[in-house]
Amino acid sequence: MLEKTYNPSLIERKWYEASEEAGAFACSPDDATTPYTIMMPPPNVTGSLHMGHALTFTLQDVLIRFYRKKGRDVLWQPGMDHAGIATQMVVERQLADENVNRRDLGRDKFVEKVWEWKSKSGGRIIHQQRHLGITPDWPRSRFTLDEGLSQAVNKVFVALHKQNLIYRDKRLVNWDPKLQTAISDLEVEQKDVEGNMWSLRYPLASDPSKFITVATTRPETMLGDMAVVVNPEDERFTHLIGKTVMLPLVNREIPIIADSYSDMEKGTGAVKITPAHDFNDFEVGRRHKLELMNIFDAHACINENAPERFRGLDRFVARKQILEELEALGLLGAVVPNKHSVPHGDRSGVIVEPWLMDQWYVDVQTLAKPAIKAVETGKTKFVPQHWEKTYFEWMHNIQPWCVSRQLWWGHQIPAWYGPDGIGFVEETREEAQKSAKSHYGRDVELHRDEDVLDTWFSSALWPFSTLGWPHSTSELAKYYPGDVLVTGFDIIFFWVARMMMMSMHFMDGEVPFKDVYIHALVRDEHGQKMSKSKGNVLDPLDLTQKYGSDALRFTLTAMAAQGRDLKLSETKIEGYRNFATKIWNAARFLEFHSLTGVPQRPENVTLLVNKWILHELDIIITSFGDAISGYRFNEAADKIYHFIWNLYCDWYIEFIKPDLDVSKETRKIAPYVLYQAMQLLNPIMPFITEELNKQIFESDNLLITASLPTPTNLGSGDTQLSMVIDLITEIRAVRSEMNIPLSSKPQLLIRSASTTQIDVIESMKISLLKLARIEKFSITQDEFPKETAISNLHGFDIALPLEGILDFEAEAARLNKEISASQTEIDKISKKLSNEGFISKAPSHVIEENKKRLSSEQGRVEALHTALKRLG
RNA sequence: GGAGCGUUAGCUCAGCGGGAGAGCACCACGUUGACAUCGUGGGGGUCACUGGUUCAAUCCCAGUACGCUCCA
Repeated sequence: MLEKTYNPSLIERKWYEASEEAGAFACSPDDATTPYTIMMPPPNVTGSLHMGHALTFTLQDVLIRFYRKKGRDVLWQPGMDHAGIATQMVVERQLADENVNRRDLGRDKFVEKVWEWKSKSGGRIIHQQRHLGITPDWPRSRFTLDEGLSQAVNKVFVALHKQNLIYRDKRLVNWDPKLQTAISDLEVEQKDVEGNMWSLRYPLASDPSKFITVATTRPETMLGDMAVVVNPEDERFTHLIGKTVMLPLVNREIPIIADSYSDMEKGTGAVKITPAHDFNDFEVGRRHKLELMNIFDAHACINENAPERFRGLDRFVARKQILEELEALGLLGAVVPNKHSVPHGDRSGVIVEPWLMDQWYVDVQTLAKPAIKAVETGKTKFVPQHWEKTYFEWMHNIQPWCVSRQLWWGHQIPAWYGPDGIGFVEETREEAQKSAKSHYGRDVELHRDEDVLDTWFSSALWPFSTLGWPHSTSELAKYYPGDVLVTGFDIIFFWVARMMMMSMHFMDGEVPFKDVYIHALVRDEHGQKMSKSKGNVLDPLDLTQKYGSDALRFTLTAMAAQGRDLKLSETKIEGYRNFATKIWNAARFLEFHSLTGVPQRPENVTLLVNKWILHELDIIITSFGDAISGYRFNEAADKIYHFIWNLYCDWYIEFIKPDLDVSKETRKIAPYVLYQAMQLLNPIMPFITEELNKQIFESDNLLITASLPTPTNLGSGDTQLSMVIDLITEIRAVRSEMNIPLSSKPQLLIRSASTTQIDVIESMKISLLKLARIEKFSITQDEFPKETAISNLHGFDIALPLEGILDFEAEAARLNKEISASQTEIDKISKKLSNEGFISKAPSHVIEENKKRLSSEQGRVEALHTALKRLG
């Protein structure tokens, strides 16, 4: 016996474990079944499950479960990302609590500590993923830093280096002075900051009483200024071009040069150029062959290239002191408050310093070309398609990718340097030794590059490295390329683009996935991004505990409409929890009527209701599948929701109640239809469906691996049952508006119905009487008696004689309301039909439809008018 | 500054060239052995604005306003 109310917490874990133990999550690389592959975006090892994860994993799981039931050999590749900076930060913070610095520990010890941390507290997210009920092939789980993936990383690095697609270069990098590492452009966040535009007066070397005034938002960088630039078109400064100024405080002579970089409208029209500390200035410096003078150390404190009194000062302290000194010298001009954007490290939150240094770069401009083409030609499709614009935009303007990080946690760069600094890039130290020997003609001491690679470098290889590459495995042969990548738009650059580039380069130009489904962001109910600091996070695990993971999964699926963010609130989840309860109760209904057991596929049906529901079932089977295949998750969810609640529960069950205990046919169809609906629903709500499969349908086979239903084609779309539904609804509406108490059972008169209509109504007689709460009905040709509520639908008249209880005023009001509604329709349609253009150009079926509607509305108005007159 | 997205019922959102929809909220009424986590009925919308295309526009196109996001 089913419990009176559905309690998800009692069953969810049980079914998850049962499915996993049955091996349902595992793929079969060696059999010939068509594969279906999704590479799960690996969450950070430091991560814990948030709503964004819940959404992305739910959608992927729905696809995986759907295609698994469709008979595909499914591989959902799980794993975790070593998250270089984030993880190192976590462990460093822990060490800091014990007053230990990682440098005290040394590299090897520290890395050992991180692995220890990982085995103890890393990967908490995996347990959380299980609570969601997702079904990747867990034993195949990979970690970006495991042995196989590390081998792939080395192989790729060395190969790209030999192809000149990875190189070492001295350029400005985004230096994070807190984390002490370079970061890529993508890890830099531009934030608007309230600052000042300071005007600094630089005296001319030839005549210190004259000045050129430059404007800057970063006065402290003046210590490294190498020139002043004015626009060649700017007549105010023409006479100064070619002269020099004496850089104040430093007393270094620097030139005034012309370059269109200087914006005549902005500031004073003259800008100071610090090529070693600003990306734009760097370019200007390169054009004019200016020297690069670095004035900061790794902590962004002033270094030895500046006058002694500034050395060691933090950049902001130095700023203050420089401004004071300039002011004292009378060299500080106007100070104008100025809002401007300042680069911040996305992990550390501190202002990033452009800093000149040697780093490793990937030539992504070259790698991007085939990756762009693949999307242009549709080998990989974005869904929704407009995201390809974002992809193209970035790929066309792509900058060299700085991949080295000054961290210890990650893939150490496979480069070794000889005594004279010459580098040897090889997969192993032994190989590097060999190369070095042939270069130097003798064995030399090599030291390895200290840096590690950007975490995204290894995740870029995910689509093939997880399948065993560089070895040629049966997995690689079978599951590459993947069918779809499901992810959020925020990592199109970080990850999608890079996977495209790397995969195509190493997999013979074959794309890593055919589709990229980009889903929206989960926000709170006010549309705010969920964040811990705002305190508006909804914890997916709390919600699964409270409402069941089926309910959460259904909610996320139903809200995943393409192209719009989803504002999640608890009441929504509650609503879908209620849906689960509704299903539960429908099942209890079957149970009460002893309709349990394995449902048999019907061979023929004769009763109208059964023809009707089987037809509706066929429709939903097809449209649900179409919706999922087209990534229209919300549509799939809506369809099955509507089918179960509105069609099956609200109408079908009510229709069959009267003769359920006698009709053999209905006793077969009723459970069959619910069973099929459970099959369809299973990918979205795996747990309640498994439970009912066992308890009600008494199956020993798990739904997770059972085949999706196929249409029976035994139903009929021509049952006119919807007419009966409309009739019942109309009677109920009249009753309700007339305030006819439920205890009162009037009789129903029907006039001018067609014989088919009468037949259908006759055959549904018992249900009709019961659901509309009427005593009996009769067909008549006569005028309706007085004191009768009257209506008209589907071309026939109906009447409820209400002698003694009819409220004339209410009835008149009701009739008038109906009449005016019909009249507006009539006006609209007549106008259309009297338009010559419409008659001559509209397709004939549209014209026919309008004519039909017009005549039916006219009939209705006529009938209602007559009824109104008779009221007197 | 450039780009993208959005604007439909009180709220959250579907839909999308030929009759304006759902869920929640709201109002009224509660009858049967599935279900009050429910049932029945009801109210509520110049589909942001202005033009254009079309026989026909909430839907397509252009512009405007407002909001959000990304890039500089």
